[in-house]
Amino acid sequence: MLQVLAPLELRLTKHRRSLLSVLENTSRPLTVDELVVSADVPMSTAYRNLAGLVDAGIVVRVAGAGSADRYELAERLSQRHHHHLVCTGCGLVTDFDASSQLEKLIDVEIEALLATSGFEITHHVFDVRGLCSDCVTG
Amino acid sequence: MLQVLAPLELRLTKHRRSLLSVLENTSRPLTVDELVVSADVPMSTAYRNLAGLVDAGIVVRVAGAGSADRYELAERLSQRHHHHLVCTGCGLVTDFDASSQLEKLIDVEIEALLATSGFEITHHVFDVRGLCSDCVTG
DNA sequence: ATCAGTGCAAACTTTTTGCACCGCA
DNA sequence: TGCGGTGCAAAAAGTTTGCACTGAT
Repeated sequence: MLQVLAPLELRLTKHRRSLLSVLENTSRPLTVDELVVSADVPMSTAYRNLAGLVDAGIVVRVAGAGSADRYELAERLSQRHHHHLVCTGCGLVTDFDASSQLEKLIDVEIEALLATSGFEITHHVFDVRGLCSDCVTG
Repeated sequence: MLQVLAPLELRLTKHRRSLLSVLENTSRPLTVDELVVSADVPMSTAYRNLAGLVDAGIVVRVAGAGSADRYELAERLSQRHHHHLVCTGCGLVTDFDASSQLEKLIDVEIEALLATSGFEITHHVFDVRGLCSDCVTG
């Protein structure tokens, strides 16, 4: 992990190590609240570190279904392209994989957009929304 | 529009009319700030009306790329299924259409998820992210 | 006339920042 | 040892809510 941080002027501090460790060992995007508890890091430090890691492309900020945003490791580090199944009831986010056929078609679509939109496209988001089983029954 | 609101215990008030009118005449999701200015409605009223309209399925809340959430007419009212091209620099959101081939494949994918996830799926989000031309050059 | 809607201000939640001190490279 | 990181507390930013008043049905 140091080899990722060093070239970016980001020191490998205790807190940074802790945040990254928590993010590495989870299978879904976490809220700052969850991170603060799991990584045992003060709020302000968590926000500041996360902002730095996002700028560095190491962590991705996932816009929340509800109020609070969530964070997860960037795909180039987690080695795993995936998508999100978001519960619009409680904000729970779970990862899932799409078929390679769909991924290929999405790539084609993005190529077309690149040409027409004037945007410099960095990535795509394919999320599915609904109610998790708890929210359906509850 | 009244015929949409009446069955839902939502009165067609001046503000509601104004908000819906603004939403009908725009091609992208708007922030509450933008809505308050365009529709000339007080903040609290805007939030309360939007919450009601979202509950009623008339309006959709689009999780913000940055901080502020955005709102747009639900697709069953705008008559137009579409996707979002989001600028991660300034938060600008533009609508675009995907190929019908991609849409079909997405439907198949969602069918599969329905069966395996335990989620009650309501809709999908296929967003593309990047920097708009202003943010690239600026 | 009734009950949803309104508008202000105050409260809340989430995120950002100022400042003095600390510790990694 | 210098500069990035830290931690508290205060401030922004975005959203929600209490309450007394108004207006659509």
